[in-house]
Amino acid sequence: MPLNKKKKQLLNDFANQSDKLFDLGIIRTDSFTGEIGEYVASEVFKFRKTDRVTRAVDGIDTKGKTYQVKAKVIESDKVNYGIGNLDIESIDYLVIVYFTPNYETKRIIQIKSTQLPKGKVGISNKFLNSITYNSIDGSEVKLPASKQKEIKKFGELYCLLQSEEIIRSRRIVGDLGEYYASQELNLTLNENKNEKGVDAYDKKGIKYEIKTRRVYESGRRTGKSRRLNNLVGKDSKYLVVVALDRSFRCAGMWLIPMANVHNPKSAHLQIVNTTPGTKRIVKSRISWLN
DNA sequence: ACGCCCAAACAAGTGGCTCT
DNA sequence: AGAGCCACTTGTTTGGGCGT
Repeated sequence: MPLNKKKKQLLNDFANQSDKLFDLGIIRTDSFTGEIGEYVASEVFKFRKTDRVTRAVDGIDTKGKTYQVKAKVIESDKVNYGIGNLDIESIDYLVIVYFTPNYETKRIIQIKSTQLPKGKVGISNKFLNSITYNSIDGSEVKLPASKQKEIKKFGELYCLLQSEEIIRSRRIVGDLGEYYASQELNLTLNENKNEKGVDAYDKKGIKYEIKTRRVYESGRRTGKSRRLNNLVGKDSKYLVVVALDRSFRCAGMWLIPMANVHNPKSAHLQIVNTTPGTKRIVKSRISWLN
């Protein structure tokens, strides 16, 4: 069953709404949670966001204090959050923004970097009880009304994508690619989302790995070099590459024998043009991909 | 014995660097 | 331009440990 009209409309709305957040300067990439978290923190702590690629420091406030911001969507009140490789020497504060699934701010925690252990940081109630920190309830967070409204709308659309069963997790691109591939190739999606290297099976039990990229022009990316990383050691027989357009519609699909992929560690997306044995499943609407 | 906490593993993605 | 690395990010599941 292909996507019905309602679901297509929902994907359109989601694409439009994410572009709106982009135009408003709330997000700069498609890491929605992290970007919205940085935005909320920048309003709360009145800091200026650093450039997209700046290491460790996400914001600098008027007094020159530096912030690292983490954001997490939670359904319960659990604060648990493991953070590895935190560079506490480079920052004054660690800020964690907890969101509800529709991006209402639930709680914000601000910890002085001097309270943090070196290396890995495990945020938990136990840890928080052992230090002094600042906790802000979501109800105290005031954003400009216009932006608050658009974030809320975005969050509601995100939740609808899940409740309408268009996506199974909060990974939109990967989930949709698996969905399209299962439709086109008559595959059964792997229930076990954690099994390494296998996303789906066909009727004969042959294994497929599905990789998806959303390919379209926007200011979100600096280069057009796109990769399919970490295919090494995956024992699927076939690699399915799915391209999505801006509206998350399928804009190309290829079936590639995994054994023919030359650079499985870090393959360029263009392998769909050059790899021997590649079968085109859905005609590409992207000029540089065939 | 069970549930909660929590760390680790696994997954998916962007993009930088060097060499050819 | 592409191969082969790497660093760094967010997000989800799992299974061990521990207290009630």
